[in-house]
Amino acid sequence: MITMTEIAKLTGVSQPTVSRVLNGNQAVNPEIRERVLACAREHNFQPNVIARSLAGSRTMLIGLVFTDISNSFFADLEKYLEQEAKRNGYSVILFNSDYDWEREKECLDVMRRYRVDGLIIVPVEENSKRFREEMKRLDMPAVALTRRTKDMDCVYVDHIEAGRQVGSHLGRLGCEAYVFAGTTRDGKYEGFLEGLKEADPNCEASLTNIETKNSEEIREILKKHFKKHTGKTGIFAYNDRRAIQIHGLLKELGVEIPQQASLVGFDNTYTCEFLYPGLSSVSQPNREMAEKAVQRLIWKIEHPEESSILDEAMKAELIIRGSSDDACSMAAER
Amino acid sequence: MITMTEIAKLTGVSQPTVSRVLNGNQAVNPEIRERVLACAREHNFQPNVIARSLAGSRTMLIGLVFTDISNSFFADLEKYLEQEAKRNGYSVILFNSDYDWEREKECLDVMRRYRVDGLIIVPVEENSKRFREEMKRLDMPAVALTRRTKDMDCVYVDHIEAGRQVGSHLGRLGCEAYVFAGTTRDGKYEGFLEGLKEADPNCEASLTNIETKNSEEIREILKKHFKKHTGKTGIFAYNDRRAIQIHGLLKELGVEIPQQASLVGFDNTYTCEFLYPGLSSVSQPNREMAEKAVQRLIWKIEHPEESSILDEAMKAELIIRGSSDDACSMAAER
DNA sequence: TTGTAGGCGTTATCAC
DNA sequence: GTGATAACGCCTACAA
Repeated sequence: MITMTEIAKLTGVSQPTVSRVLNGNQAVNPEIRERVLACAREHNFQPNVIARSLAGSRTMLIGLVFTDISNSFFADLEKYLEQEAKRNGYSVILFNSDYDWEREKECLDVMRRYRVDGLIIVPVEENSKRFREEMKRLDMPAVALTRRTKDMDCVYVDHIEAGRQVGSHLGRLGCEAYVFAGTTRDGKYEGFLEGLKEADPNCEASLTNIETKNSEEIREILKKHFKKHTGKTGIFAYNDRRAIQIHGLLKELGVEIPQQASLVGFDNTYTCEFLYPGLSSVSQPNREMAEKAVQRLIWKIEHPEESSILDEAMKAELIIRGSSDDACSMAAER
Repeated sequence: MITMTEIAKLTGVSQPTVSRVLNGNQAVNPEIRERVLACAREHNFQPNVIARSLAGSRTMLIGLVFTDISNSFFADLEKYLEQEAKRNGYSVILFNSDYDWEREKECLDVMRRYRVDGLIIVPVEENSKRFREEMKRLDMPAVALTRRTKDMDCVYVDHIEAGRQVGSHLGRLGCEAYVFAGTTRDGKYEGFLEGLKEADPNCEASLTNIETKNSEEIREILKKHFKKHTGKTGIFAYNDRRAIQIHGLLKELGVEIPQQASLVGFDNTYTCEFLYPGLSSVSQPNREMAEKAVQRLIWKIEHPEESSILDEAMKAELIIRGSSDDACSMAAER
């Protein structure tokens, strides 16, 4: 691969002059300019960003640490992150922590080694002391994505608000019981409960939680549940994956959706509209989140004096489909 | 971030000595060794791989060019690629071409700029002349993933063989008609046809192709189809996404799966087992493909003299679930 | 066993 | 306008 020095020799000028031409910084004699450009084109010159990074102080690299990119929600985010980074001249280097704190720490070390200019991370444990300390030690611009953090910039959707929307939606459907599938330590649950209470004050007694991911176990729980409850049950799953799983199990058990069970998921993945009845789900503004995160990060990179902390809570939107809407599913029946 | 030179000053030795200690290459005086290591630990020294790359000739970077990482099949692959790369001390830098040749070319240029040691790519157009020329110009170790290429290493699943499995499976079900949903220019179709013919010699007359991705259009086609055909129809969709879409549409139209329509997808994504009835699908050995690709690439990186061309056709496996198996779905009914 | 010297391909800061 | 020259942080001889 040809270097500036080589181009300099070929065109009979000095290497810094080649640099000036290729970077278009300062004025250069038009003739020389043309000669150099021609030579560069001819040999498909590509600046060595490694050398440039060493000399200058920026690598134009943004580190990305995901918990698990094979989750399509994150994969979708990655795409937008990369797009927005590229639009600003940055490239991304990617790692998966696999929901493992030790691995996440390793990832951060590798980031340091590559001297990335900044970091976008989906933290494994966003509020632990050790994570905060690690970020402080990191000492580079960083944005937490998808999670709310205290001492660092973060861009996320407001899970409480989103959960509330689902709660108030299901609460108004006239259910006799409710099920939440997922971890109750999430804001989704908190908000869900709030929304539910507003719409249906004495809901809490009839609210069941399903923690397990295991199909057999979920099937058993649902089976028992629908033996006991003959009226409508409102079900909120903490992500689409779980919701789809439950969708299938309900079908298998012969439970009518949405008449007997009204189901809502989270993430609004493409499968939602392909299921029958369509799966209601909470849609997160992925593109906007990604763009906001990258823009904020780049701002911090380019303005090291900026010390404010961003806490950007974006609003999710509940998309109602047949799985939780009688009118909707009846329309589809026709 | 502390450098070797700084550690050298702090410990009163020369920088190369620090390098020797930290890289564990040569024998160093144990006392010095300890002093240096202690200092490095204390300051959380992280070697500047940028500088190392400039000095040595390797960047320990593997470039990844995907068509679209938001496709969960690729996202899954990425995860394994990154894992295997990390296991060998490499990191990955990731780009999406978005199925656009021009963008793919841009990605390759960025790769050059970063002087990545090698490249794993899902080519947009693996057999075009311009792609081959581009790869030749690239002049670095590269492996095509998921696609069969002629002049460069490739690791992929044999689509023809996979399609044949599906064809022979559906062909033996005693269908009166068949549908293929997807592009017929794929080996999947070719193999499907072969397998079908073997099992059901006069199938071709009753084989319909659905090219469109549009739900409304597919619904209309299916509606008409099942008005005409009352016996069983075998449907093969070229990926799970399309299969799931059809699954939902069949449900909506009240077509019984698998009695009236036996459905098979491709990729065996997690949704397959969550649907009801479970979706039969072709499972690709993602982890093995990823590992093979990375291992081959690293071999080429470390053995530049190696000039052979790898053509690794891996075998896919048809996973039969309720959507195409009466026994299976009847068992589930119970 | 350890230190010195040169170089990797840039950028940045000087003089000229 | 242009060309020396010194970084950047590390590695690899080579010399002591």
